[in-house]
Amino acid sequence: MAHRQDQQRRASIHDVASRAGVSAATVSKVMAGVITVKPENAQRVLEAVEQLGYRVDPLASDMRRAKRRIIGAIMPEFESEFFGQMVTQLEGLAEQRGYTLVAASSRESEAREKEILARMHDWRVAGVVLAPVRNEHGPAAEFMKANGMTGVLIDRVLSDDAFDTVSADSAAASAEVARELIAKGHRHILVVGLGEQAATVRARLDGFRTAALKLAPDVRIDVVLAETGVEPLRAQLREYFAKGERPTAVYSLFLKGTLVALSEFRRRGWHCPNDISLVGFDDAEWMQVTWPAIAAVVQPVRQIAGHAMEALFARIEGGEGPAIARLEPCRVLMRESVGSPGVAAGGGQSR
Amino acid sequence: MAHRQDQQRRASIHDVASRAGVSAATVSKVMAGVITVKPENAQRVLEAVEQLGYRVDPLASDMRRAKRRIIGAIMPEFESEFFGQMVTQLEGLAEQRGYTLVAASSRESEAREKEILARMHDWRVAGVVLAPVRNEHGPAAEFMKANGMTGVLIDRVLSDDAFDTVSADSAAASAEVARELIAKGHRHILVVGLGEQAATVRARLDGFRTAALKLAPDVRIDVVLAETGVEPLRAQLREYFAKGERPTAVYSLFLKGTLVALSEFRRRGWHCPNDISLVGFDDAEWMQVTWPAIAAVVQPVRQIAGHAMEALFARIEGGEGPAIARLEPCRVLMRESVGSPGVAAGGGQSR
DNA sequence: CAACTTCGAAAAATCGATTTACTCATTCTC
DNA sequence: GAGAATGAGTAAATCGATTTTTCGAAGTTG
Repeated sequence: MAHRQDQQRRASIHDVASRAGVSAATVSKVMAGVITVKPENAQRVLEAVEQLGYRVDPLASDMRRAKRRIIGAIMPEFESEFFGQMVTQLEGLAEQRGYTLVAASSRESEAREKEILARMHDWRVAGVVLAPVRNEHGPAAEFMKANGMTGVLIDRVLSDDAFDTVSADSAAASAEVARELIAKGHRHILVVGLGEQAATVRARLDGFRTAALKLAPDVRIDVVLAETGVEPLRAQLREYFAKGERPTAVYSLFLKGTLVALSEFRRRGWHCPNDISLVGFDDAEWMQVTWPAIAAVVQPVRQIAGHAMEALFARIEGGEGPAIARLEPCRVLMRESVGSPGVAAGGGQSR
Repeated sequence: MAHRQDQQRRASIHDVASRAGVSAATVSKVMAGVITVKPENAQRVLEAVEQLGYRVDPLASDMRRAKRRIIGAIMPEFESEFFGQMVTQLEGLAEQRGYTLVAASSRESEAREKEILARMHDWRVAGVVLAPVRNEHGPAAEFMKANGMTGVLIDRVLSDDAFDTVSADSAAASAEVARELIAKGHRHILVVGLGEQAATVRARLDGFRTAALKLAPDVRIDVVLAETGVEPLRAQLREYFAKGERPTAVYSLFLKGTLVALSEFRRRGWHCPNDISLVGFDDAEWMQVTWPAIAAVVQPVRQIAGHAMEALFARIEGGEGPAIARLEPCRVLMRESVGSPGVAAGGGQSR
């Protein structure tokens, strides 16, 4: 600590100005790339900047404008690959445009969602990318509307009349899953989901059911939809199986549901795909390395993030017009966890 | 849009002041909870605040102080459960103290890490929680030191003389893994890792080797350590197995390695634990629902985050003294992927 | 009762930029 | 060559708070 250079205050625009022998306004112009500065002066400013290691303070810089170069992102959680990738993408896109991304997790609570939003409003963020806990009609969207915030809703939404929305095309993907399962001969399928996420769960369920019934009117589709959380879903699923129900395939409408289904299969000693088939909405890295690999619907994270940011910046820059609802196509990866019923690929079906 | 209330500017401290018939300074005091305000005036301020929906602008508020109420967090990635949970924890802890967390992903690049850090320095953050890509001796830590930033290093670090560090006790956990494997009878074990993460990889490897050799001097420990990335590791591992090597157990020093090992097992048709045993550093939710469940070392995310923030705020508040290196104990969950060599545990993967 | 505190609040400075308004020179136009 | 337009630059206002300084009134003290 001999140098005590720790305590040094950083150079401000005035330090640069006096060192270059010009006014602060001129320095500001040079930093902003305005051309009406004498080359000679610009040169001296640049030199002073170099020597002092000057960098514009983004906070002070944002102080004077109404819309600040900050974007808020609110996700239900950070622990899953989907939202992790989403935040990574959003951060990169914000950065490209010179914005700082402030991400926060609502931890699956609508109350917290609104609190975070209020805090972001306090920061006077230029815009918000909100992945609502439930759907586009929650208190958070309400708050945004009431306070004239600009934002985009993603993921668990379908469409909204006040905000642009971007989400995966759940219905189309589910229809494809239905086609695949029906083609493999499944005629008794269980769909598991969580009612809380109403918007997309509905779309996924309806997309699946419509397609399945069209292809095979005799198909039996059971639905186990928990309202409140993952553990109740587990309980309901356990009860369902305990009644002796034996569907040949399970379609889970969200990632946690896939995990719950897998662990219930384990409990009962069922193996995929011999004893039962499984497809889940949402892919994860591990799903292709386990044995069997788990079939899944892959959401186009990059596209969702990209279009969300595009829409958001269009609005930030004053774009008018009615809200646009975008649906991005998914890929369905049919892996080993799906087989044909009855065809025990190697003698499963025991007990 | 009839109301056009969108365009309204938010109430500032001066609006509140004039409405309450006091000066801005008085309003500031009331908001800060200073007691030297006549109750009557305080009351009127509070009423004005209520009526105008006034909230302090954190940006303007931070403007005047040297250290701003912003904490930066830099993680190598957001896609894994570990870092996802870490960010969630850090965010909550920062929020508790009235700070805003700005998280950014270095995307496993030291160059990007430094850039992000520079940007955070521009923001004049009060402190940084840095999970370095490689170890505590990278350019990022160097930058922090050179610029007198206050911060804490976590995860892929052991100790540093300039910054407090908090990480999992890799060596102890690895020693426990060694004990478990030796006890099960394994005498030929492969350890896979990534050299890039030098700090912790060394600790994990040494901890494992020392404990294993102490318990069973005849044990053979092979090491496949890729230097540059996951794909080279996969190639090296493939080559290793192609040579005809047949260890009875694999210990992966990091999550991606566990995934690579699993997928290589798949390729060769090996099942855990009958054909080979597997333990990985880093747990994930899916590991307990697959069949077999994968044994793993669980890192104490909450403790790491908690102590990191504690240390950071201690420094922010002026705490002096030598840097402290903290090691948090891990839990080792021995699950079905680990068995005894030779003993083909019944029940499982018959065919 | 003059001198000294104390209390509460207002006025003014400050943080670090950006932006507006204004001042001189030039250069262009008719 | 008078008047307008342009160029280059500066001083000052501004953003929305916090903090320091100043000030008046009330209360104490000797």
